[in-house]
Amino acid sequence: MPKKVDHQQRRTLIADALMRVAADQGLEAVSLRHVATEAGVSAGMVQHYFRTKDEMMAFALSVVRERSQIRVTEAVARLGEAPAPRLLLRTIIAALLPLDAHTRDDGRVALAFLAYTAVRPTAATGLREGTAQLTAFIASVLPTNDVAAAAGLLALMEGLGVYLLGGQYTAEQALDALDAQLDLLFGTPATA
Amino acid sequence: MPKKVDHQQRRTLIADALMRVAADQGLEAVSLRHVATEAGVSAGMVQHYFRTKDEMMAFALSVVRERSQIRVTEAVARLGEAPAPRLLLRTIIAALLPLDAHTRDDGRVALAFLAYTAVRPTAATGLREGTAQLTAFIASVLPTNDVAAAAGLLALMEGLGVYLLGGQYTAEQALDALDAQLDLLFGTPATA
DNA sequence: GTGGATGCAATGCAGTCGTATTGCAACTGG
DNA sequence: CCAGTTGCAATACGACTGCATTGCATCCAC
Repeated sequence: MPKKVDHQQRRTLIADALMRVAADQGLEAVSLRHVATEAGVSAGMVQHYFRTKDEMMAFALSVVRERSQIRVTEAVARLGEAPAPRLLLRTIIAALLPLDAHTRDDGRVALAFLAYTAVRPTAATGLREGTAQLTAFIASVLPTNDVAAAAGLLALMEGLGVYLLGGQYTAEQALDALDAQLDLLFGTPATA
Repeated sequence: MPKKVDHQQRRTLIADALMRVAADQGLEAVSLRHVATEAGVSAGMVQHYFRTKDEMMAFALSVVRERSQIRVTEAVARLGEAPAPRLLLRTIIAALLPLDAHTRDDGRVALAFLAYTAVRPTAATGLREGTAQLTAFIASVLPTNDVAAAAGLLALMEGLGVYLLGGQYTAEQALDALDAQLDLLFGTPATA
């Protein structure tokens, strides 16, 4: 088994470049050569690690999902043990929203992939799972345990994300809307 | 002034073809020739009515916005005069959601344009206006007149749309979430 | 009629795309 | 030390892209 290179590392290196390109030029600007240039490697190497473009896209998509997963986990961990449900939800959702310039890039990529998968249903199964899990978790934390309310909160988050990216809402407006929603769900005007 | 052809009609004919292509193959599949074939016209004609591809895209985007505007207006008109606020909101939002196969196509195009404009901020000003107007209107109808709550409801709608398109929510789930939200906003469990 | 504007089709061009192929350097197990 | 696997670069290919150009009907104003 000759040559020792970390395949996973190379692949994420390329995926990172892909995300950078997608973040400021859109997914349709993602091409093998473009990504390769952005990554500072040869186009041949990209081909070496991803036999097809779709394979590369799928991997990048999985990285996006993984990253947001990690963001949530870290944000929750920062809360310490047994946080109040309302604060917990607010933290999770705020962690997933594209509120600053850095997370906006990730958000743009995620949005691009959303449109991408809307046309390629097979590639969306992962996203579906993630949403379902999150819905169930949110429902378990809500005082009412209401699944429909949980689905609504999640949808509100997604919509806030979209509007933040589109420039329709400012970060402040989005957080206000989120807090107003939590007020509704928890009944308490501003306990958190 | 020779030759009398309805420019506007030709342009919408082409825009319709564009939307059909975008709806089932994604925006990145939209090319001059592709759209021309779908429209059953020559590529040269497309060029004749849109000097550049971006111009064509911008026009199609305006058509999308116009269509949804019309859908809302019609749905509201069907309610008769002075409808109950809750029913009014439900009707408007339901009219904007991609609930059936037909409106799903429009929704896919809209989503694609969302990602498209996220990278071309200048093309998004129209969308911003529309959102702002809708927010103000919703706030004026809500019992609390709360702008943040209105923004939240709008975001919830957008998120429901996204999840409907992604297959994460069924039409029933989306409507349940919407009704649950209206329950929260209007205090009444199921008066509508 | 006829000059001129217009509607539209056809073709050409330079560039980019994804991918298959080829070649070579580097390294490692025996 | 060397066969063989692997990492990677380079190139070629056909398809496609947006756009510019050209040419030719068609129609209106005069």
